[in-house]
Amino acid sequence: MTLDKNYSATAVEPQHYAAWEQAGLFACQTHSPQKPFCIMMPPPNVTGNLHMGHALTFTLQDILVRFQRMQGADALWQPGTDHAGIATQMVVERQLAAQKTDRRTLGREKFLEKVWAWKAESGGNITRQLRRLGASPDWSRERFTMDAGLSAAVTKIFVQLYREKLLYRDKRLVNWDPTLLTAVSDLEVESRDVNGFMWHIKYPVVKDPTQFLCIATTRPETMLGDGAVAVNPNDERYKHLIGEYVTLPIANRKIPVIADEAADPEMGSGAVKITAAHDFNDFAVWQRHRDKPYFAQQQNGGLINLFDEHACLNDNVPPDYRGLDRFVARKKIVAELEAQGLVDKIVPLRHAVPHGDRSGVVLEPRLSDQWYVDAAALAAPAIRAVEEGRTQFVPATWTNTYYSWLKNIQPWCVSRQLWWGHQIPAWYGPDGQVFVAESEAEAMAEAEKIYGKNPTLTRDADVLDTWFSSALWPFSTLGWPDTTAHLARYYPTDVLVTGFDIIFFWVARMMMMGLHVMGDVPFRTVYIHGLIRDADGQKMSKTKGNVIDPLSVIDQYGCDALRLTLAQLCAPGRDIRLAEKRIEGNRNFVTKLWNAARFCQMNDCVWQENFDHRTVGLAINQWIVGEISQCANNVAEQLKNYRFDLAAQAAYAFVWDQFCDWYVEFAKPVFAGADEVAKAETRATAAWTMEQILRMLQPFMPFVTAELFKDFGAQKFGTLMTCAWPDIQAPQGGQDVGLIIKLISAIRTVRSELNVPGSASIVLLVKDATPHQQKALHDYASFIQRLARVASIEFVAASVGQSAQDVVDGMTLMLPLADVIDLAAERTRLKKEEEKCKAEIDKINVKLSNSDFVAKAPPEVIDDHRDRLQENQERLAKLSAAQQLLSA
RNA sequence: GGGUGUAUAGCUCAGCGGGAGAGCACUACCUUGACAUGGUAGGGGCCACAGGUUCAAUCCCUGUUACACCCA
Repeated sequence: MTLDKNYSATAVEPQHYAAWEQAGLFACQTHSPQKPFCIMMPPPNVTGNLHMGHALTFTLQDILVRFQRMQGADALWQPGTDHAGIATQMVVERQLAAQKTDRRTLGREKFLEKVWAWKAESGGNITRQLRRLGASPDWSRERFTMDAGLSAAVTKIFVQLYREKLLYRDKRLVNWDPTLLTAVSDLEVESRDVNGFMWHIKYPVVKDPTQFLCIATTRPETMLGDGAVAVNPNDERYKHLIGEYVTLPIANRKIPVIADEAADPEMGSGAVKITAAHDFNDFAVWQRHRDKPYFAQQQNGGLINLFDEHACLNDNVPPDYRGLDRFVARKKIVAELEAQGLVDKIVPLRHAVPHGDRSGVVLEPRLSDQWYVDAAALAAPAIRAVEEGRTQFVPATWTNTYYSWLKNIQPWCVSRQLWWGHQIPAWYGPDGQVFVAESEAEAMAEAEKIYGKNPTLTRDADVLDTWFSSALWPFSTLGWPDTTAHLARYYPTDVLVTGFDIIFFWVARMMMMGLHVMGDVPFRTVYIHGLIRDADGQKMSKTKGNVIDPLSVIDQYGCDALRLTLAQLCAPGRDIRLAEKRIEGNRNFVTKLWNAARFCQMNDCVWQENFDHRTVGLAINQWIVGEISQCANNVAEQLKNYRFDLAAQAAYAFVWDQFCDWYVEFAKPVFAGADEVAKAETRATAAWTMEQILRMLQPFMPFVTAELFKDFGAQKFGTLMTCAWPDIQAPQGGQDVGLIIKLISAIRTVRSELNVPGSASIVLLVKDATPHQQKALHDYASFIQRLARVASIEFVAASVGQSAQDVVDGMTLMLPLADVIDLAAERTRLKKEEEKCKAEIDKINVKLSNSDFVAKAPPEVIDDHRDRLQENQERLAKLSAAQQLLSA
């Protein structure tokens, strides 16, 4: 049955995908003798939906995996999803809010049931959507970060790190999200520039209240928690006040003036209030001075917490302020200070303010007990591994980003005041002593040594940062802590594909954990791709309304068009501007390929049992075999270098510009001719080439290639996915096809520029052809006649008048067009050609007449220039002769 | 403030120490038995700017400008 005129992606794609999955083609072959190849899929949020960024990253991974399979590797693409603590909990809490309830009313257990229910309901979405993308991971090995096995790994490593003193509980300032009511890590803080003010506030000096020390702050509401005012020890303006006291307005407390380098004389007034419980810098100052008497005698040693968990003022402030929201309090404070005449000035200021990346609210530094990982200790081996090249970044420029973060790393706060996640395996005795253990029973055993029989233990209510569990992903998914065959075979994995936005969050942490727990890097290569943007370079976001939904693109243009587009645009170190036009263009490419196949099919090009591409005799067949051979090697090479753009481009260009534009056109006269031997060989070659094309395109466009493979290889090779990558030994011959293509193009140009109607069949006269060229023109006469619409070809010794002329490889081509020729147009055309030629000659002459060039340039470069000069001079002579003839 | 990257055709981008490329857009012509989601031909570029290295610079180096991103 002949193919339809157009390919119907929507009808075809689901069938193939189901067939692949059912046949188990995605599964790794752990016990095969093949070389293993492993990619860890960055686990998407279990309740998430596929967006264009996913489409990009998973397409690239799928291309690599499919390519590696064809290269004979046993590929494991390990899939799974992430429980995404905060994000998922927020979704469920919103649902509860809609039902006029909340998690605290429900209780932890009931709430977690709700979250699991939501996971069950929506959790399949993302993996279903990945299937629509054609992704081919080993679904039988799908994992979820909260699976029993992975959870056990989390617990085990938590305990291990604790015992190694690489994980500890500490009271420090954390970034507190007052709406989500949890601590977040430094990485989850997004600093945003906002318009604010610098308030300059006068604190009266105690020993002389007519004098004031003026401090500057962007957060006046925190002044109620001041424990001191710091000035720079070298600041002449304030030296006399060091050691004195000022009165804290409103609170009416005496606080000391201290000297500390942290006070920058250039910033604000040069005097800075020290609010140790509410500012990271101030906390550091406090730590330096905490033992001094002037702090010790302060309220709570100078460490005064003002806020409750919602960032409303607590009982440590004057009664009027208690319970107020921080921003309400700010206004009230400023108003009261103004009333007292203590505001020196208010300067508008644009400054960076920390916001929660999930909630978007202003975060508050908050003093609390949290669990920390000693990231600095784990970072050292992670830095070394990259320095020693055991893991390489592609493009290499990301190495610096990785280093810069790891070398300045702070303790990693891993506890979250959430319910959804891995609950921290720590239990507290009646006196608060902590027991970290893999189970309650173990903790109890420990506790009994201290308290005697059956003490009351309370488990830590907090859960771990989601990234703690994702950091273990490369080995926890392979079965760790058990010593599995998978772990032995696939760890370290080969390549991690991800975006740069996640180098800190995930890549670096996987490196730290992998090296510490497994003793080796988690991956040999980290390939970093760009971000997807819209056609104008804007980040895609729901609020901007410029998102392109990959699924609707797939519906509209087919999955293959989307995948090819993403690959084509994926140049190293660059973000991707995705325009729908581009996808449309690649849909057209799919149609083109489809119709090339249709042409083959209509001309009975089917696979031949005895066909041997190495021994084809016809020049066009030798030529196309050589071309596809070169192209397939090139595509493979580019893919090995992660040049998805060049690989896709090369394959695209071959199919369209070589196979469709020339080979198919060459085949037409053969099929129309009477030479049955040539016909048979060309049919077989066309069918074989189609099959090679399908193999080469399979990683990029798995669906349309699979569909076409039904007609071009399935009978012999079964499934395209499991075929080998084209490894083609090219036959000798076919070199003259290049000359013929040039010749045909030249004739077409002349015809077009002189407005010779397509219907006009003309005679081609050729002068100065070498014997070899004559033979080639003779051999290829049928192609030239058909493709250039030439009635006949004659070799002549002298030029003829009334003809359009051009020069190709030293031959003068003449088209006697006495009846149709536009002499003026031809004169203009020749003139233009002549000018181009002259310009070229001039350029080359400038170089060749430079004695330094001749003396110092490599001989082959000089020869090349001389050859080009001669060619152009000959061409110029012939073009000039043609013009004279025309004027004669 | 520190860092990284980018600047090539109208647009989006490759490229490279020695002849400026692709896709899209544009212009003209063409329904020729694979494909109009197509064919043929064509126009269009001080390769951001200023220096330097070199026989030779779009490419390497330095600086400037503009833009983007990351960190503080």
